[in-house]
Amino acid sequence: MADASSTPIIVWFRQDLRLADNPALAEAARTGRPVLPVYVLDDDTPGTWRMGGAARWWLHHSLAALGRDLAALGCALVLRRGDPRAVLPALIREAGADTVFWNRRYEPFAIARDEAVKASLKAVGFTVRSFNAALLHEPWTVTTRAGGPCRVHSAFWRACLAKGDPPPPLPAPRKLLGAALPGDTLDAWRLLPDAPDWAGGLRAAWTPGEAGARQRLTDFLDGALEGYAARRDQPGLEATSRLSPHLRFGEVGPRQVWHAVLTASGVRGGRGGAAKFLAELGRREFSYHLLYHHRGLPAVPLRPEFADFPWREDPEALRAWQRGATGYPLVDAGMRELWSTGWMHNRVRMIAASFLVKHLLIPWQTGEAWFWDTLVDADLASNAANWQWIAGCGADAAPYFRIFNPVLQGMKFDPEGDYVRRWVPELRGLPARHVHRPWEAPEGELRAAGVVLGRTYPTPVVDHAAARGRALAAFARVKKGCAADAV
DNA sequence: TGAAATGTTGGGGCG
DNA sequence: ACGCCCCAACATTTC
Repeated sequence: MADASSTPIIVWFRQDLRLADNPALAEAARTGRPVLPVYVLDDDTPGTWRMGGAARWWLHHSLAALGRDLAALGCALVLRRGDPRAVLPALIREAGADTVFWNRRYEPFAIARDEAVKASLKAVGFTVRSFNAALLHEPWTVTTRAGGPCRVHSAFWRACLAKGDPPPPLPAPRKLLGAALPGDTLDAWRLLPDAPDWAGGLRAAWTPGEAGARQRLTDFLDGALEGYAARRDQPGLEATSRLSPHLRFGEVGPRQVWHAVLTASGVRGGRGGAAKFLAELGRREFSYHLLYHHRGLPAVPLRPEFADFPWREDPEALRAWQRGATGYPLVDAGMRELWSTGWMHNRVRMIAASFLVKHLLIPWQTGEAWFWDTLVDADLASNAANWQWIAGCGADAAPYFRIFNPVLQGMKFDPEGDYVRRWVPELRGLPARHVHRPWEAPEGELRAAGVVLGRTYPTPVVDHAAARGRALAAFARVKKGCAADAV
């Protein structure tokens, strides 16, 4: 065997596309041995959640940024394609390596795959180590008093807070010893859309990569953090962090965010906006906790009584929802923001999701699939947990009778209609009091605004009161079935 | 991280 | 001046 000090270490990048606070990379750098960073794209292995279109766009740019950042340290990122169970052993042989480091993932399919990789490599004498880069507290470290997994967000987050601060973030390595190996080019992966190129809105809205993430975090801490608690629910303002896609790809880690927020807010545990914002990190953590403990989360209702819920099939209504043409301005604004930028304000996500599931009675998994394909922050855990929550079949789900009224929500959280006007320009001329319910606007107001309902903007696909009644009846059946089971 | 229906109260118009 | 009624405004309950 060659001199151990010159044997390269493979660092397998996955959802941790950053140099700072990257424990696997930091540990590899610490050894002083050559580092071979690699990213493996696996689109075809059954059971793997193939990234959606918007996420692929992000991945392209994030990998490009990571490649540049690594190159600046003297290290070339190697791109390979295929099932990691085959790709990694091959890489090890080619590189003459004997060690692989990575940061852990928590999706059931990824855990199974990583365990298989680890077992096969260890069986032939290689060293494999994994680290935590993605979570404040890994799912198995947080339990109820009885020692089981948590089912309620508030109890989960209390337990997390009781554990104290996560460790401070690690600095980025200052230099790396490179080890070269041939690989694919990023362009060959064709992650970017062409024919048509629908990514214009994404390019305008985002800067993928670690530097972009750092900038976004700094801007948020200097600006919106202070008023976060009071303003975050208003989609017409830039009052949220918009860090979700950066967190999704690991361009910034939750430990970095945590400590940066504490420093910026100057108070331990954070006051006002800070505590509220950190609690949102807590929702992300809880989603991973749920996915880890319930492997069926992305597809199967956590509450078994939902197995025979009377969902409807309604391709026409689904299309209207997807395209932002339901006739409910707030829902349509959200769906168009999603289509255009790959992101939607969280308050509007709840309202749009509730509309699909409760007003239209279309299965939550259908909405989950659409979000998976269109969100740049599409995350298996958060997406699944939040859809189950809104559908009422999740762990500590919203009760079935909680049905958002898109008009009231609009008047409450978008009182001037700024958000609706931005994304539904055909309603721009309507005054605030009717912009969330154009079908109730007087004739003259519509004419002055150039709105012809059914022509320039759709009439509502369903009547709110009728849809609400239908949903309550459908969900009451589930409740009855549950009671019958209990007897 | 709701909304709607129902109940209660208190001020003011009015006989 | 008194009591009755109406109906906001707010509180509570129900879905």
